[in-house]
Amino acid sequence: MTVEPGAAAEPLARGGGVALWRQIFGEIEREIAAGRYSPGARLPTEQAFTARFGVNRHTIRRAMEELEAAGLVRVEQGRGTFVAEDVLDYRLGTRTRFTEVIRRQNREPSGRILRVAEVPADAAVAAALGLGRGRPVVKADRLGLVDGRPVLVGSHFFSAVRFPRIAAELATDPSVTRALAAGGVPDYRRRTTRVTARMPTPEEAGLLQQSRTRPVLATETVNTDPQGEPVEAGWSCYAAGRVQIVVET
Amino acid sequence: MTVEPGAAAEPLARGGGVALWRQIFGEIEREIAAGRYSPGARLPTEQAFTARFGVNRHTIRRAMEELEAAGLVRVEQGRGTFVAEDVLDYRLGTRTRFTEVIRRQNREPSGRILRVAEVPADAAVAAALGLGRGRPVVKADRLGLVDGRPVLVGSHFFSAVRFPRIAAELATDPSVTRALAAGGVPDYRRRTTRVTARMPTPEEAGLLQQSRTRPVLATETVNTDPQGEPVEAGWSCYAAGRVQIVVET
DNA sequence: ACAAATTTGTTCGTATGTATG
DNA sequence: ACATACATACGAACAAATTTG
Repeated sequence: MTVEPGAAAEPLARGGGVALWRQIFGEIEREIAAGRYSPGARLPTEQAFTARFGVNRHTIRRAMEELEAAGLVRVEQGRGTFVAEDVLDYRLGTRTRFTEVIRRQNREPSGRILRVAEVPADAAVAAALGLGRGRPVVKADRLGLVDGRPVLVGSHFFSAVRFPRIAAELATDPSVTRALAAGGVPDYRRRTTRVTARMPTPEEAGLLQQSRTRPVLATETVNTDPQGEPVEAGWSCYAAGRVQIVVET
Repeated sequence: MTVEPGAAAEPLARGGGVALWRQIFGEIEREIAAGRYSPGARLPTEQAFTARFGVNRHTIRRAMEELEAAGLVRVEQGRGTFVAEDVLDYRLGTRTRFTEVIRRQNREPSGRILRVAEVPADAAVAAALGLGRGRPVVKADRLGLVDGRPVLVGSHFFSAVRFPRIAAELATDPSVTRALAAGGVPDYRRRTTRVTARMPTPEEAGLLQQSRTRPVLATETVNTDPQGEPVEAGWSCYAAGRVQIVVET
């Protein structure tokens, strides 16, 4: 497909002292600010912009480069260019609760329990909770959402002996905080958080609604009661493009 | 290719009360402990083990499954099975220095400066250092190694005005701590650390000696002098399989 | 498992206008 | 007037990643 010079192209001030790519940069910047393209949405292709503005692809790419440097868009080879989403800061502290962390950013948290089951503790769970291997624990798989979009999925483990009714609690209310309160632990503290990166399982990618080729932030956490006794251990993963873990020291 | 039952296979106690996969598990576990396969090395294929022990591939897989659950090996679909490397805990605190963090784990840290250059600050660097955009900053690309293996690669930024000689310092000594000390900042504190996950660039993968299909932990850090003034901002990435960021709260 | 189509990334080359000395 | 450097702009071809059939 060829485009006649200037045919149906938007008016750009050629030779007016302002470089073409700067004008295009400003135009797209304004459109994003105006909400014409919403966060996470795919922008038109470079090809399409080339036709729209009647310029060479290099010129479009120069503008895109600057838009990316300014943090307004994210360019992915083979996929397209996307309007940057505001990344959520997941701030870690001694009182780290999903709901509170999200609310503090003026976003709306929600959760959904996917599955609750009583299982024997494997080596890792046993070590984290300070139990013997094979002791009964309650495993709760949970999806965490922010403004309706999934951002984290993971499994929480609790001693089935200390919290005999927690499976039933969680089945009716996805809040870990309230489930622990009902089990006699009105307050708890985050003891450790270990963070690493890995590729998601197909199931995780599906639940997080993200590509299987994009990595996730994987965490291992331990929460204790005020006496320092572990009450919950969790293995979660976060959609890396939508969340950033922040540590202030 | 088929293998005669028992042909040239190692002696396993069949019908002796110990499941075959447990014997194989133990055998491989001992070999790893004995150092026959070094950390990070690829194990023989399941096919090869099948021939060696004269059992069905399912039996080998059962043993591998358990070895993975025990954290001794890491199975990667399509690539093979690898001896797990001891993951390094990168513990974050107010005084977080690469050298000290590593030494505390009884490992040997070292570093190498890849490139030092004076460049104008882009939006992100300017914001992190509290400078105007376009102000001159010194960018130092550095590789961090533990026991001779690369674990992190990243760029450090310093105000070229406040630290006029830091480029020369870093060119002769890769220690950021000593370079800042020479610039009149004998002590500094970690203010924030932001962590996310992404795929490495080809260059990063090469420097970290890891596959381009495995993700990295990407961090953005800001260090300040005792007065709270930012003195260094850095963007680093860690080989996710070899490092784990640990936050104790 | 493979092939085709789509989209961004890279690298050539060419030409023009502007600022500088 | 001339040489040089630099940013801008265009064109073509190919590489690499992703998606789809």
